[in-house]
Amino acid sequence: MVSKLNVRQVTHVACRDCSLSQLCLPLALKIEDIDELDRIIKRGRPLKKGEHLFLEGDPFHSVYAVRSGALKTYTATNEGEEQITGFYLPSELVGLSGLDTEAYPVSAQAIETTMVCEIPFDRLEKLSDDYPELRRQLMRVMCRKIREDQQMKLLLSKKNADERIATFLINLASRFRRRGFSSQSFRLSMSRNEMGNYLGLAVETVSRVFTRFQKNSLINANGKEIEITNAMELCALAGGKLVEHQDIVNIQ
Amino acid sequence: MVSKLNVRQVTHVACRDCSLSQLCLPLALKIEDIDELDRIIKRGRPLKKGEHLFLEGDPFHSVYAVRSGALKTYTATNEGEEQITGFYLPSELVGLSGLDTEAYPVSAQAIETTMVCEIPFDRLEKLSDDYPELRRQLMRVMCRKIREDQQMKLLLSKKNADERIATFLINLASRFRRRGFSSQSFRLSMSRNEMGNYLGLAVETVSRVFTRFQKNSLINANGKEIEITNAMELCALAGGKLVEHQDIVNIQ
DNA sequence: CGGGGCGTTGATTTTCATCAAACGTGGTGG
DNA sequence: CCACCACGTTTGATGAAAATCAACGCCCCG
Repeated sequence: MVSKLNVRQVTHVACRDCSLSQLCLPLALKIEDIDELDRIIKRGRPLKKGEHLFLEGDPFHSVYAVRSGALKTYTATNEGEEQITGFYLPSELVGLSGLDTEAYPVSAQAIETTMVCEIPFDRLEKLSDDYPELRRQLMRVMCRKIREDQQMKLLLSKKNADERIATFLINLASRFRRRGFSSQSFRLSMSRNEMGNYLGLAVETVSRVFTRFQKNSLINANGKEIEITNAMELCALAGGKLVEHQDIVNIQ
Repeated sequence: MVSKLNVRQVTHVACRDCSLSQLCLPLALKIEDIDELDRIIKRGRPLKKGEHLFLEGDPFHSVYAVRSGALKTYTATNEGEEQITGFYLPSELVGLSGLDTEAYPVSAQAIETTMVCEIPFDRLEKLSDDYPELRRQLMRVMCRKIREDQQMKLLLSKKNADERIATFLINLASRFRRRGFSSQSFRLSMSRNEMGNYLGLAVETVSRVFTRFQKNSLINANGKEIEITNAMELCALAGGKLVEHQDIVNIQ
């Protein structure tokens, strides 16, 4: 009920007043230019869990910034099962990879109640003609994505189950932290199944690793509620670095 | 010896006369604008097998287009082994993923004698300020990379050894075809070890799959020389589609 | 001729997927 | 409000695929 209220408020927040502006596209723009971006952004009703933002093959027209909630993107394997290609948290841009094609190469679906800002691409492209910094920001987002995928490929080809889950948790934690939430304890928006699908593991394996981590006091998991109790160790497993206190460094 | 001669010739070919211009960056430009691009491109001496183009962590300043030969890119895992992140054939662009950072996120190394065109990034950026089409071409290259990585992640998380190798071979074949070479028979520029590393398989597994494919008359492998004798079947294994005759469709 | 790297083949081990079953929980309808 | 159902999760038992370990052959090079 509280969230219902928030959702209503949020619908009308302008870019310049949005708490995510320092992480999102407006980052590239001067205060006075943000309004320009603001005018082209459409803010729709919230998506309920399970609703699609777009489907694989839909004509490409917009990219989307997540305002609140969470999305997943996925494609169909040739056997028809789904392969999750990413999870998207607030301030992250979805749909960019369709940018040079006629159609979205993945489907995007809300995994909890989710608000997005829609940015029609033709207008974004025009806008970016005038603002080199916006252009560079777009480039940056795509480059980051490429580097993330690189890390993901490494994970999938070299890491074992424990390391995959550790990496995933640390990565989530650091994304939460960047957004001003606790990196110590948070709520997973995806199911064990989705996690396994994304990480290339069977559900049962995911479950077992969680139990083992809990037994070894690395984490405290209660359903989707996660508390990281030994960030140091978890980072070591993930192959990342930990800097002072409990600050978790983004593994990418 | 013949190749030595070619290499010398090639060094001085202008973009407008380059046989790769229809696949490379000039694709985006009008004939008269190509010379503009041409002026900023540096053409160095050929790299010998094993030589590096740049190292992970080197300050980022240029992207490179492969003229001839082949490159691999790789990062170090935290255990210090290398993880190959890609192979690059003529007309393909290397180094773009470092574009939003100060340093290259991967090392790039020649896996056979290789010629590259160096494109200093600051000058490319200036040039792309004036040519929206060049900009879009850069975007396209990055988007394609993201989609390729997506396919690669799918391969790594869902496909078994046979399917991985089949996909790899079909993908190579189609890249050769696009460049005007035979997609039926070609020479692998990478070792079994590098292939396994890239595909997330042990060398021994790669070797065994090759033997099995040969036994089943899918391919004819003699060291690095590969002949695809049953493209249909191989494509089926890879999960791709085959269109008429022996034309192999890029799996991407 | 010798040596080293690369590739192949066989034997064994490990890890994780799969199969099967039970449990908890949240949502729905009676 | 409770009972029941469906779904997500957990746990155990078994099996399969690929990694690892080990040994050998083959070139290619010096």
